[in-house]
Amino acid sequence: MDTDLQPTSAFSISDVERDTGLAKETLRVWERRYAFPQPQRDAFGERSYPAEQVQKLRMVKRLLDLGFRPGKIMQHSAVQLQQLANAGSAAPSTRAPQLERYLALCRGHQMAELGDALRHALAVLGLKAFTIDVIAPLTGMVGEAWACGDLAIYEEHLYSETLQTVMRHAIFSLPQASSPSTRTPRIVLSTLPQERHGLGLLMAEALCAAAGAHCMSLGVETPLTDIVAAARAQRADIVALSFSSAGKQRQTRDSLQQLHASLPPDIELWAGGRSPVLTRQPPSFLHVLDLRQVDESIADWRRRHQALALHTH
Amino acid sequence: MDTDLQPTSAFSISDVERDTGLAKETLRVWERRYAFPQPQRDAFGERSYPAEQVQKLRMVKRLLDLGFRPGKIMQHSAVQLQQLANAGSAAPSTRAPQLERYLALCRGHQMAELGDALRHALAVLGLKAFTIDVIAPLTGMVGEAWACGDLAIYEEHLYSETLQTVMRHAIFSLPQASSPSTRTPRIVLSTLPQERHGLGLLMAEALCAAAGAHCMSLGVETPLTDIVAAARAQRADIVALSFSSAGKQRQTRDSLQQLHASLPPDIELWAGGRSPVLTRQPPSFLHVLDLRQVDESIADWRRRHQALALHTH
DNA sequence: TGTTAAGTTTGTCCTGGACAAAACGAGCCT
DNA sequence: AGGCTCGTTTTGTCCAGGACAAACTTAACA
Repeated sequence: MDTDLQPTSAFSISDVERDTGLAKETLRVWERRYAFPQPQRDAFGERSYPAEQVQKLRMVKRLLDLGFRPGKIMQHSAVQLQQLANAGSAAPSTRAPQLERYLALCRGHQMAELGDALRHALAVLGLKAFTIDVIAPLTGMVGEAWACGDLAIYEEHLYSETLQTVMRHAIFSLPQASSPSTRTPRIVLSTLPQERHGLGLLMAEALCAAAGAHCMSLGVETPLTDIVAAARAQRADIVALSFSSAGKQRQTRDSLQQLHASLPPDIELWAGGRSPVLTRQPPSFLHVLDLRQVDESIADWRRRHQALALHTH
Repeated sequence: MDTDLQPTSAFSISDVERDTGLAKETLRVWERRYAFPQPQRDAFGERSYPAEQVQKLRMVKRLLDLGFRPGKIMQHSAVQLQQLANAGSAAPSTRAPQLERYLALCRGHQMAELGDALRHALAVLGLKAFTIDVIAPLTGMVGEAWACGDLAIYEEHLYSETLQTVMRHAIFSLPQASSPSTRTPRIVLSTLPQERHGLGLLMAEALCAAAGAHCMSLGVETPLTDIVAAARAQRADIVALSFSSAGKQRQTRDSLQQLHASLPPDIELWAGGRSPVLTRQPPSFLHVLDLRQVDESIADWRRRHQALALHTH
């Protein structure tokens, strides 16, 4: 009765750019080179992408982020792409059943229940283990499910909102042994201008704050000059950046180089997340961290700087 | 010694698109038509925008959102644009001194103090008055200060982060008289795909939640089909959308029309915020709300539906 | 005074060409 | 074999200039 008109609806090139993150120019040049996507034309000759093609584009994007190249995969069917994506990731059965339960709550839109379950896990595990063993893998699973079309965008949005509530609350209510101004090190967190994903940042903030550092998060997409300005104004000891899979390598490398050059030399540059730049050949000045190492790295920073402070005394 | 190279640094057209929100194609066509901006060319003939031009573009964007037209203002100098912008807004002296104090904390990067001050105000005023009389005008002032170049982007980011912590915490810890599943009405909140500002959404959520509604926020930029899917899956009574100043009118109107057509007829469509679409001639099916009216509108919804429930009994 | 019609402004789309950075792969040296 | 350099191919982004519909403004008219 109320079967909506959406399934057959078509998307403009702007819509597709927004929904997939692929630039208009890229979409056009792909069409020219690979004969995919092949949108229809509307009454006025403008591209009109059917929903299936948009879905396939999402999967292509996902595979590109995983390291595949356009020329190799563009011709494959949606099903084949699906298999490629699955081949790279662990089979559901091998994953923690607890995490599957959370994912099931997402699928069932039971966000209140999900929030409660997560808060329960947080209370049992503590913020550090909760972040590393629950939130990080769960967020990965949600992203994967979304890319496969297993999870609607709005379900991912709901997950993100629920998680933000839990995480921000946890960070805020951390017991603060000493006054905020004496906590060390002072860490400014953000993402580079290209990076819009904020959950990784939130995880990093949680771990840093749990380790007793003084965190100042700038949120996502802070221009380089502003990261530098913030680090200076806040007298930061460390600038920590979060990366998700995507992002042009060249620009990222340049940005890091420029940051390193612009920051006072005594401010360290830390980075975490999934980016080819971090794994391939990270610049020497960059401290690349796994979430698990945050704790230890902060302790190490304190050791180094305590020694220094004693020396100068 | 560490005077950085930024002040004289130049931005690529992609950088400018990201920083100003103006599409690459718009920037190029403006250059062609109005002789502004007039970027230099780098070694390889590509546009290279000096920082001053980017700043002026930000102010132009701001004025466009206020209803000015490109052809009229593009030729003015940055100073003249500044005056135009100031003319439209209240002079600082006429504004509440308390809000000025918060803004001063932003300028001084004293985010911990700002957070404490806001939490204090929240406790004194209650969530409703706090949102309407403090957060809404303060957020407007921060946006204005940013557009004028009075506030750095990172200072706005810090404000946004601090505010999110305060607001999400407040929303989460609202006393819940009845069980979540029996609270009414059920409201799905989001913004249209073009709209990336989330603070307005958070304010709306706060007011709805304070009025005892069951809020499910999808965050920003949810595709239309997903808003519809979410509203159905959540058995929502109301879909509430938040708008900030910007956004193409045409697309907004179309989106609203499409939403109205796709949603089951018993789900109401509410909208709030600053958008020409809402003030000019809102579609008949759209309930346009000021923040102050949220409370009353929800009460009204309850009256209408209580009557209905009695009837059907 | 209010409403319709003609004119102007403005954002977005199009095509097709170009090129540098990244990724790949062949050959060479240790 | 493993690590290195150096051509070759792939790929994303930029450019120019033309076109047009929607939004806005102004003029005409009841």
